[in-house]
Amino acid sequence: MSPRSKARAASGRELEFLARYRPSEYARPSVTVDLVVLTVVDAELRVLLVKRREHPFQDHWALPGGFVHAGGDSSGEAAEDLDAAAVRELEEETGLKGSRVYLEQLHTFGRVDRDPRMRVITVAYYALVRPDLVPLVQAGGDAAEAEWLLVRELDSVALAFDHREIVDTALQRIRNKLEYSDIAFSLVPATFTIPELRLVHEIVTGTPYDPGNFRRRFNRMLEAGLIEKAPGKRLTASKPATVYRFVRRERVGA
Amino acid sequence: MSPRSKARAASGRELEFLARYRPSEYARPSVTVDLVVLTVVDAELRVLLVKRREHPFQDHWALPGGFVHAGGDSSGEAAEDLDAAAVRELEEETGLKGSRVYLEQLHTFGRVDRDPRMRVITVAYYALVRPDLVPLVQAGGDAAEAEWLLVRELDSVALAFDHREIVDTALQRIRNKLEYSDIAFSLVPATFTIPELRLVHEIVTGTPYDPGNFRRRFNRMLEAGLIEKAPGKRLTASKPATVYRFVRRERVGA
DNA sequence: ATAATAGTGTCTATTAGACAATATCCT
DNA sequence: AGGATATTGTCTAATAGACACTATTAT
Repeated sequence: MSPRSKARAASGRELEFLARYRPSEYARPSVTVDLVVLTVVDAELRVLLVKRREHPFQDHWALPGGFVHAGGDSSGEAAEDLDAAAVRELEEETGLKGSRVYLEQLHTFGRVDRDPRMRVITVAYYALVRPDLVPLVQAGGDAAEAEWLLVRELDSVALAFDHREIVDTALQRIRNKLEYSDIAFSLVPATFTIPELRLVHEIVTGTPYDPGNFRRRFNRMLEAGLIEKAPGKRLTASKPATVYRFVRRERVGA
Repeated sequence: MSPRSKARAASGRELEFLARYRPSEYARPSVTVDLVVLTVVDAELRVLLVKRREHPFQDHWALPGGFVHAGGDSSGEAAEDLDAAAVRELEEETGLKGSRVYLEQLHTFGRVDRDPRMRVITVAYYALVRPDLVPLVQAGGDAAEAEWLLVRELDSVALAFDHREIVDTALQRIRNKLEYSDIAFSLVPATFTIPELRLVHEIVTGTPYDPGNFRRRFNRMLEAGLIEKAPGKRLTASKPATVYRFVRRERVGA
């Protein structure tokens, strides 16, 4: 990532210009952030959805999300960056601290008729939540009914707006990224075994992995120092696997 | 890509609701699209920039771009999708038909202070232009001065807003994507030789490629049917290379 | 002892990379 | 003929995948 360029100090003539400036005559669309919050619990890939109470799409499942605070309006909310808006919505709708999940901008969706009320452009993010944090999710929840639906069964559910398309885009992204990045560690508890990690891969991609070969791939990360052994054992019906711990965690932005 | 879900027909009660609906009290940010238009000419990676005539950042180089038409305003412009806005801006600022270049959404930038006038969120796209189309670029140009600057020399140029960050993000993306996709064919004329294609890779990534090994990689695509031999030869001081042609071209969206 | 799963080893095929050797074309 | 570059070939190392084998734990 390149460092963000700092805001410039305005010069004399420029300040003069800015004082006279009036916003354009173009109508401005509303801008929202929507979140595809994913987790793997009980060997199932799940996505967090909220039931809409109002039209349009009343009683449909929808992605959690909300307006980006643009600042300078009657709501009294300060302006916020997109990433900040995503983190705020995540915390408001799930109670999860942004620092505890993997959060990344996904894609921006702006089809003209995606919202029948008005022009809404949404910046979609996806979040990966470790299963051990899932029980905390109720807490901060909005009044709205929220539920982890099985991604596998999404075909039989009508999602609001273009949210199905957004979910599909997120799935593509994580399935792809699973193979060359370390996002899998964001879908597993703080400590984990290799078979557990393998299971996450299998569930997300929907294909089985050879245990031996998977282990070898994993070992290369171990040697690279991304992972270290951790104390503890699993309760199991047979030989328990070694427990590991990922060294770094968390992230925001792209 | 998943097919876009069609707009739903609204039901009776929903229509009633929509009729009563009033947009939210939140201030709406302006939304723009900005384009990172790249090409390779004379063995140099270049980006198309326009010189700003007005404050802020007067006389600075900036990415071509403009407002997304949201519809329903006094400008009389119809609402348009994001991709459509990108294509329109491309055509307005360069004269290039969207169907003739590779165009893909890059990332959305929304730092609060990225524009000192007001809150502006920009959806950035990048475009790859074949060198044989570059001479056509003047044509549709705006009044603004436009120029292909060398990416290599961008450090000595102060770009407007956060446009440097956007360019850097685009460069990262294409350097990465060059290795596993076929975007290189969008930076080369309709017919090309393997050494020409190799040169594009070398210029974009900044590293030399072994001719023999590169050829082998290329041959796999040939066998996959992505490429076919084409008639014609190059004028050269030594043995001329075989000329090929890419089978498909163009694209819009992500 | 046995079942079950963790963990190791082996073999093959594919691919990237370094580098040498040959072929073909221009002047 | 000579120079230059295209094109082919060879060798090595790294990696993925299929699959057999051994080790360790719970019951």
